[in-house]
Amino acid sequence: MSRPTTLSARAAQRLASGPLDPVTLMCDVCKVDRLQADAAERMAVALLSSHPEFVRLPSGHWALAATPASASAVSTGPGRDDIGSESAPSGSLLDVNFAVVDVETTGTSPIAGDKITEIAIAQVRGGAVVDVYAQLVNPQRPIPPYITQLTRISWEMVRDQPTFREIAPAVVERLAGHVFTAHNAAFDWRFVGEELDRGIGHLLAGPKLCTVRLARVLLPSLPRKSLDHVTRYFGIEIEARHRAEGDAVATAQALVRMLRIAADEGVDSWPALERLLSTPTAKRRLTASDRRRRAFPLPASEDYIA
DNA sequence: CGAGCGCCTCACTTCATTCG
DNA sequence: CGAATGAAGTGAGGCGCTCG
Repeated sequence: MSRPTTLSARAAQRLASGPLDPVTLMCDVCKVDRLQADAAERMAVALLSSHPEFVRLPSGHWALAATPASASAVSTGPGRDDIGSESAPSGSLLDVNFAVVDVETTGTSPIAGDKITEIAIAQVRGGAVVDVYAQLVNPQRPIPPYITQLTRISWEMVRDQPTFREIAPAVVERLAGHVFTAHNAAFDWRFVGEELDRGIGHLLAGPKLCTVRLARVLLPSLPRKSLDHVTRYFGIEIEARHRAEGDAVATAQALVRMLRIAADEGVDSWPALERLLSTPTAKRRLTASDRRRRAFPLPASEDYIA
């Protein structure tokens, strides 16, 4: 039996015999004698929460997921509520609820203190945009001039607007039961997740869809996958570029078009879409082993007699 | 048994791309 | 411009096989 060589594989092996508390688990995984509880908690979340094979139990212990679907309801914070879709969507893609999110911010790093200045959520269902929510947000900090130049959002515009904490319930309501979708989803996810956690103690959870990744798989001929290029490819006009509502609606329309392309290729359910997105993109180049195999190919298996 | 070789996996690095 | 992320390249090391 081979030894697991990655930290997550080591965690999986340890959890095979049953659930463990974060301190015990992370001490074993990291091969250290002791860890502070909060440090172990953060390490476990960082290491395991993105892997569907792990779940965090209400008791705070970590365990192996019974099924892949159950992992999407994983709770990643102690004693806090999760939002987002409660489980992996099933059935036809037409029945899946997508919440296409776009945020404008004061910078690029929520950890460094950058905040949301505007958020828009376009809800998509049945191949159509069914609702759009847009709200300017008081970031409670100055907006750098180059950001105002880019987004045309000034301090005067947001000064009298609600803070994110005040609009958080409305955001939660619109994200619940939906697949969090965005162009370069990790960016918007980070900001919304950080603001919800900081504001009302909610942790963002559930399925997530990145339309950049979708474009990489479905539109390999497109030289760049920026929102400008993708929307231009589909002939979608962005009413107000670099404003949350304009970008969210345009992204939602691009999503609908890409879902149709996916459907034409036989991708008609959320699990099928996840499988499609897990396949290597066309741009993937050959590994060293691949190159060697190409240089000295084996005969096709049908023709090869040992 | 040990050297040599080829194959494979994994960790790390580099680069491209996205966002504001 | 900077931050973050993912894809791809690279090299080290493990493993199994063959042969002397």
